[in-house]
Amino acid sequence: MTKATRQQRVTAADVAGAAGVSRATVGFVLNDTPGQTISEGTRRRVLEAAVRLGYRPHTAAQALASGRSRLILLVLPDWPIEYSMRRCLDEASLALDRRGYSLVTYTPHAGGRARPLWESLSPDVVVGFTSFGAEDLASMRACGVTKVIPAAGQGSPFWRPPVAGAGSALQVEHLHERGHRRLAFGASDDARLGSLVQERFGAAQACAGELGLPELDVRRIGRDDGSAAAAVRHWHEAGVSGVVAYNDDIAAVVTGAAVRAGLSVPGDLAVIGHDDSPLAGMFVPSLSSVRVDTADLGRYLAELALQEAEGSASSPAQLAVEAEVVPRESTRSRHDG
Amino acid sequence: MTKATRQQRVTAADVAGAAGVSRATVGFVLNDTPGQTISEGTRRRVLEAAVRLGYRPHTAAQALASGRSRLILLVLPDWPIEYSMRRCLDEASLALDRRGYSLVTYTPHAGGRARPLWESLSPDVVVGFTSFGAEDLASMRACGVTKVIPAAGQGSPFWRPPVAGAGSALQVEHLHERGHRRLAFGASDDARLGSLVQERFGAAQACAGELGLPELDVRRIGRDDGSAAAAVRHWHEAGVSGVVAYNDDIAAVVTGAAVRAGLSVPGDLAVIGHDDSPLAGMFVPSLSSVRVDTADLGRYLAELALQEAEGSASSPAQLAVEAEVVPRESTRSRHDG
DNA sequence: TTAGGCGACTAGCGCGCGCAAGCACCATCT
DNA sequence: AGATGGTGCTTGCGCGCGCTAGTCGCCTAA
Repeated sequence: MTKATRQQRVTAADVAGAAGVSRATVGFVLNDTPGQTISEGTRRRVLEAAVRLGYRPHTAAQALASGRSRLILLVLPDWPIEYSMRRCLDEASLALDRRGYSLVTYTPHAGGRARPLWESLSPDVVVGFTSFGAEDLASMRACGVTKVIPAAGQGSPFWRPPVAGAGSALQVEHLHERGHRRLAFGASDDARLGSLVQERFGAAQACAGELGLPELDVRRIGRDDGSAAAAVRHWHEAGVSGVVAYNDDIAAVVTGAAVRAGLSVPGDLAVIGHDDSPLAGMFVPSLSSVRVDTADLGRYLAELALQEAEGSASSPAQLAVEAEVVPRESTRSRHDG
Repeated sequence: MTKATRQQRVTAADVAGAAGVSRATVGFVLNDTPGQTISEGTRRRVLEAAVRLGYRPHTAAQALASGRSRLILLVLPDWPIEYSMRRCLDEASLALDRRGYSLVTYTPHAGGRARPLWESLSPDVVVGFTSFGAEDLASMRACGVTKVIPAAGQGSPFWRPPVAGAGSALQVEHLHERGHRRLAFGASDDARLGSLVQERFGAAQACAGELGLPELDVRRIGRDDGSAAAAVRHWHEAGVSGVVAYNDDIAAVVTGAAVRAGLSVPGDLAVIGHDDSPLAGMFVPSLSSVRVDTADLGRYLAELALQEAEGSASSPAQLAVEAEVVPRESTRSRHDG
């Protein structure tokens, strides 16, 4: 039983043997190592042998030798953003893959005491949607992860304008176009969302200011605590006719409360959500919303991570977020189709 | 500049130096290597030094030397199951972590041509929620992944009873209790869900049979193609008074169509969903649903993966799925509170 | 003719760790 | 006294790969 038969894994040495060259040459060819000149004939023989044997470099060995795992760990928040982020993650994976990196997503559980994934993966870069706590940062440092986004003490790049606020201005404009002048903002009561809610509210407020509208009346809306009913009553009495919701969930809760209170949506109160989740189309009345093209965000994310990973001259990646209103029943005016 | 100062990473050699023992001893102590006897004093010195220096084993080196990455890759389908699976994943992570494994989740994109994650992670086991295609299996074999669940040619263990159908029987029972005799099943038109829909429908059908009810009238429901309106009309004419929906989304679409058709829910048509998603509570009328405790499923999953990883005698892990009806407005009867 | 340069490759070290083999030491048995 | 067997450790190989420091032959210029 020869060595080649006994072991199952095809190594670079096997390829070298098959191509009649040394192991180093195989490495040079497959990695296109700069500063190494390889004759066309040899290169072809090596590539052909690699394909024929089905050679796959052993990632652990590569990581050990090179000191880089070519892994990017994306830490997602523990609230469900999955749906709206799907495109974003796909796009980011693709962009990273083209540069030889893989994206791994990770959703730590608040109470869960499992070892964080960066300890078992040794990613080159850890990217967080939210800022990291001191404990997490210490844990990363301890296991050799030095490249972190956002860096210690910095805010997440995803919650800064225009990323976070792009769609909120559209919500306000949309209601303004439909003739609504007194607007309110339905915020989430989820503490974990603090900054994102703030960002969206800020953008909406700013837009209202530009349009010459009065300040938005903000209320925090919980899921089943009656806060929505109270807010709706309050708004109705205050003459508010249009509600900008932080997201589609809040829009649904507000709309539901209004309907239960005997108000007509959009007749007495128009409501617009954010993210264009499936819920928006299913609700009765269907909810107007804002669709954000998160593919851009994905590419931006990848660019950011790559800059960190390769330490390249940081041309501050530009991000153009495309967003558009998806009008539905909840903001329909009388003269609409 | 000493060596210890120059390099940032703390290695087992550093710990050995600090504890005054050889590197091998450090390994034996930290791994509790069976067949090695270490004196209590030495063991304490090593552990103390490891903690003091903040030693973390280099996972790539461990993987290379041991031939095992201690990584379990869970391949999720590309439809949004995130919400209902969150608990499941948490529980699975925890259970695996206790045994020294890490769970990585991966959602391949249908069109995306990024390198699959098993190639860059070399996981010990790949677990799929759905069966794998021949291409995927070949790719896994090529990069040394031999342990796959479900194995080639086998169906997923998650879509078999009682996992998949546990809640569906409860839906039928619930409607039966409320006096409904002619029931229908609202299936999803998403082809990717084929088997799961089948499983749930089968369980519902079986339960109906046991209760002496006629066969369920199945209709596929799309999201905005009018199929829901058609189904509702058809059901109403056929005298159906209760609808078992594949999940809460379908329940919402059916309920919405009924309301728009001027029917009263639950007066003219009672509807019950499945999964108890947030949507169920927000909808108007709120949707009765079935909450499944996916934590059990998570532990089962972990057990399955561990058996595969360690090749232990496979005592076929038992799975008890706990499910309960969450009654809401969409199935409320007159005499209910 | 010979030094020198260059293209095309190879030898081999080191990454950090698991683990087999070996070795010194001491207590017990013959 | 020497043989035996265990305890408690060390030496050192090998995992597969990246990459530095060469080697070797050939071609050109002095």
